[in-house]
Amino acid sequence: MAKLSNEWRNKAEARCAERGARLTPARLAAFAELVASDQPLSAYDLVALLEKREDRKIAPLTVYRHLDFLMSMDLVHRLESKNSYLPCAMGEHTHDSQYLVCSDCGKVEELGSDDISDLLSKLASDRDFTPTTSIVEIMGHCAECATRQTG
Amino acid sequence: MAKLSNEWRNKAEARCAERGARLTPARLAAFAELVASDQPLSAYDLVALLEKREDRKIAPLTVYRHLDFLMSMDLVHRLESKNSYLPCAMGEHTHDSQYLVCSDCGKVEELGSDDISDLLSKLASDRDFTPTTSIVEIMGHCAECATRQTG
DNA sequence: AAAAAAAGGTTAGAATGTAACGTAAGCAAT
DNA sequence: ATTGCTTACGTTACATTCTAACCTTTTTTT
Repeated sequence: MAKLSNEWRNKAEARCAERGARLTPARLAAFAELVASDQPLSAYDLVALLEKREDRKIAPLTVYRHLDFLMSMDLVHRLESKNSYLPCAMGEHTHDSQYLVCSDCGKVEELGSDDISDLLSKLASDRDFTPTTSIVEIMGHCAECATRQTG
Repeated sequence: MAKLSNEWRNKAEARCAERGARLTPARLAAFAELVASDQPLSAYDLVALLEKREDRKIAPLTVYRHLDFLMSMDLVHRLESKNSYLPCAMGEHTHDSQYLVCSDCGKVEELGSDDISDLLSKLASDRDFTPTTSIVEIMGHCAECATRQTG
């Protein structure tokens, strides 16, 4: 399995324990791979990494199920604009999926802004809408890439 | 071509004219089909509708190009969470893609909130991030579906 | 009319995601 | 421990979504 710090492992185990869900070795391995990557991974990226790591064939569906599980635990978010997946970088409490996505280098930064969440909740309830989940993705240029271009 | 009110037609023509882009019959037909639908359409839904309407085969790529064009004109938005497309319901000025999406009936409502846009811009610039576009999608239950379930 | 640019058509294939069904592993209550 | 239930995993095949490469047609510009 990919190297996984105790911090990440504890977070995953605690989250699953408190929800009475089973963090199986296969699920943990998928999570570890996502944590080890410095970029969001597509489902098929993850298949390839796991196959290489475990030296055996793994069906995409298997990985999709692990991803679905990890997302249901709010341990992993799906980046809709890139069809890819990444571990949730925020602390203990769960939260909405909110990201800055650099169109140049692909780097992703999580926001975790309660201001956004609160505003979205308010706007939804203004329209008699009961929100369950939400996604916020801001595309653009990160500081490094913007600097590199303008000189 | 699907029925298209003068209001929608004028909006499309004006937007393209002010940007020096060509609103060809095929592009307008795709737009009309999206406007005529009461639901977001997948690209292949749109292919099927256009094929039926025009009684000929249309390649998916053709439709994707029309969609890309219409999105570049900010006449159509892509609903990332559903891999589907819908006409922008807002007025003259362009704006970010912000939607309430009912998980039960699939109905979609556009927000067009400047408060959200302003907040996202602020949070981005706080992190030295230069935004170009953004998407906000709130999943949940619309008033009708929530009422139906709770009685 | 000739050249350049934009749009559209055709074929094929890549990337992403799911259905259907069976097997194996963990858990509960005798 | 054994039976029965639920959950997780595996396998095959397929469905959906999107794009590359290349060429033809149409439109615009000169």
